[in-house]
Amino acid sequence: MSQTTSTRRVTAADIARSLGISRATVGFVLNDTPGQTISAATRRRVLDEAERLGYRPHIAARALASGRSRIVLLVLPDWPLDFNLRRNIEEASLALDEAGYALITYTPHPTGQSRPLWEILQPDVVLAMASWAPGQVESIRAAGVTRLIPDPDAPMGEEEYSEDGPLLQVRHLHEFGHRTIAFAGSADPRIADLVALRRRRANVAAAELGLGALPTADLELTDASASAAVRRWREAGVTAVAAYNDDVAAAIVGAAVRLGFSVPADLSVIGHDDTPLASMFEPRLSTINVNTVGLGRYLAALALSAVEERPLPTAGPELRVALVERASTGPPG
Amino acid sequence: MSQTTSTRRVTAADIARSLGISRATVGFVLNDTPGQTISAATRRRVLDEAERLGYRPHIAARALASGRSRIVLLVLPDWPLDFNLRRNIEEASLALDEAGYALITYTPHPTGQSRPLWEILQPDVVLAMASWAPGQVESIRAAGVTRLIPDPDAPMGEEEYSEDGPLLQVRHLHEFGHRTIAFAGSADPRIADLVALRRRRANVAAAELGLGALPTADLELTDASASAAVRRWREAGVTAVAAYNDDVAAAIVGAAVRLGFSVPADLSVIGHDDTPLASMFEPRLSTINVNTVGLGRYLAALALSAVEERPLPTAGPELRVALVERASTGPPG
DNA sequence: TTGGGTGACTAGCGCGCGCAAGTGGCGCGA
DNA sequence: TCGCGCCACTTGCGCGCGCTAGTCACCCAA
Repeated sequence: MSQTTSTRRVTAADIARSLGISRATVGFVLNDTPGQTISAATRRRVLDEAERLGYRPHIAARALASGRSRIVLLVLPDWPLDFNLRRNIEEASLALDEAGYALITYTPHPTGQSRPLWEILQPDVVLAMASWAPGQVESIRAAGVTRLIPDPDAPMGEEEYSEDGPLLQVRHLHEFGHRTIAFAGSADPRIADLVALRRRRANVAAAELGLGALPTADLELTDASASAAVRRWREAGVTAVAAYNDDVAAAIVGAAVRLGFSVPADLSVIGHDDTPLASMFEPRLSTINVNTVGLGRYLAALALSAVEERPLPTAGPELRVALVERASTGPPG
Repeated sequence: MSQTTSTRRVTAADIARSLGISRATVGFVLNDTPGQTISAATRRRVLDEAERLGYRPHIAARALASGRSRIVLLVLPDWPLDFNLRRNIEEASLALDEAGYALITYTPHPTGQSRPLWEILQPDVVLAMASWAPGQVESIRAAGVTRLIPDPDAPMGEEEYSEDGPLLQVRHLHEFGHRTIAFAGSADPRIADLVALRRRRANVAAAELGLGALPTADLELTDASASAAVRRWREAGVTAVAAYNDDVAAAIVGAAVRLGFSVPADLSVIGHDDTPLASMFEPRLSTINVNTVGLGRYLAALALSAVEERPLPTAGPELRVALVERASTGPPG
């Protein structure tokens, strides 16, 4: 319990001095340096003394000497993280920690002028959840980071996580007998990429089912914007809407109800993400649940394989997507 | 990709060599070191050459040399961040960046065994949004961080951010004529503290208005849990509910509607946080908007005052709270 | 006895940078 | 003419650590 020093931190040199051995030996013990033979007795003494003095390696010094920061930066998208995802990030963090790496999450803001974290932390790896935003790859590489996941040079990295939600949405509505289905995106520029991707996937499903290109609108999350879209779609004979996410779906449902339409009889609406809140309101929103079980460990394994000699993780991410059928979708009429 | 040599980073020494001057001069220019006089011509040449070579300071080396990491760690609570808050964190990040500091946000997970980020990053300051969790202060100090905000040694830090939302909720319901008002908390253990605080504040308002202690329930976010609470409250003559947040409020509204009650005629419900989604569904949720304008800059100023010789920021956080009256509250009957 | 091999260490450099202390030249007042 | 102060730099140390290149004692085969 003796709080030896309140000013100077304990260094490896302190351990060496106190034990009367050289700094190198201490380093070898503490790092389990391969190719070095240290007697069991000395090893024990070093470990015990480190414990006794409360030694903590100075990561800045370590980073400087080794050239590796042992930091893994996870770039998060700008939208709210769902519950599962958060749990899985935690798992990734744990797995990496066991390997001596720290996981730091970061949400770049396009509006912010501040220097991105990859410039400051000089992480060994930068991970992204989905694909890279334009310009990001260049910025990260300019900061000296060579390991990016997913690999931006790999052909068609886009389908890394395959975004099958929109497929399920459209098929679900089609099974109910809907033939004129609209896709509702978000006008939020920050998520334009993902909106576009989901729209594309929805159109893939539409084509498979013999429907034409889906009518589309990018909504603001306001009643006015949603009302306008609903009115327009109804006039065009649309009976069902696949929404980019639950927020957009909620806007449409609310607007439809306030316009006097019945959901789902007049208009079926299906969301995406399975937000808790969306399951509570009346009508309870049909949606797509994204099961992220295992994603965390998978991410960690990916990062480690990039930075050490570990093999690539065998299984793909368990990013299974499932339909959650509730009350906001049904047959037309 | 075999550019082992070409990958070497540009250092201050490279600039010096290329310009035929000493490394110290380069450092003085790049850091605007006070007390050093550098001719305008040299300054320009250094700056230009740094730009030309694409020089980026190696923060690990800087941290090692200066003894300061120039990292500010913001400890975030475990609950989802609302939109405004996120924007303000971004603002704080910007303000700190201008002063040469990096803001890193971190959510410690009680379950996680991984080493907390303050041990790894050795930040100059650790900020918390609310109060410190038990054990956190010791852990942070053990990691060698001396500057904590809010100061854990200051008496009664609890009312740092004064939580006036519940007051507005109860007063609003009271004005409509409600006299038997319930408080709906959340059973989520991670937010037990904040739930308790808001309940306490709601009861303060109730007492002021001459109401007795509010009936209370801590809900799971499930229909069963919400239905049970609504049924119980209705039997007890409750006509209005102040909810911990919009999620809980949504659960109650949904359950009430499905039980055949009319909102707000049979049961008024008011949420807290002004979640976008809550304003979309029908009935549109009355709620409390937390205006965090200025919070970000305030946090940044706090951090800077702790770490440099700047004076403490003058104004308190502009954590103004406002009633958002929509369709889920009204007179009883 | 010699020589090579090996186990158990030590000496010390270099990572990139901040910064204290020093150095030389030049203008200026006495 | 000398001396002094000031400007515009340079020299060089040290931050804590990883790691290469030794050193040295000891053992065993020849």
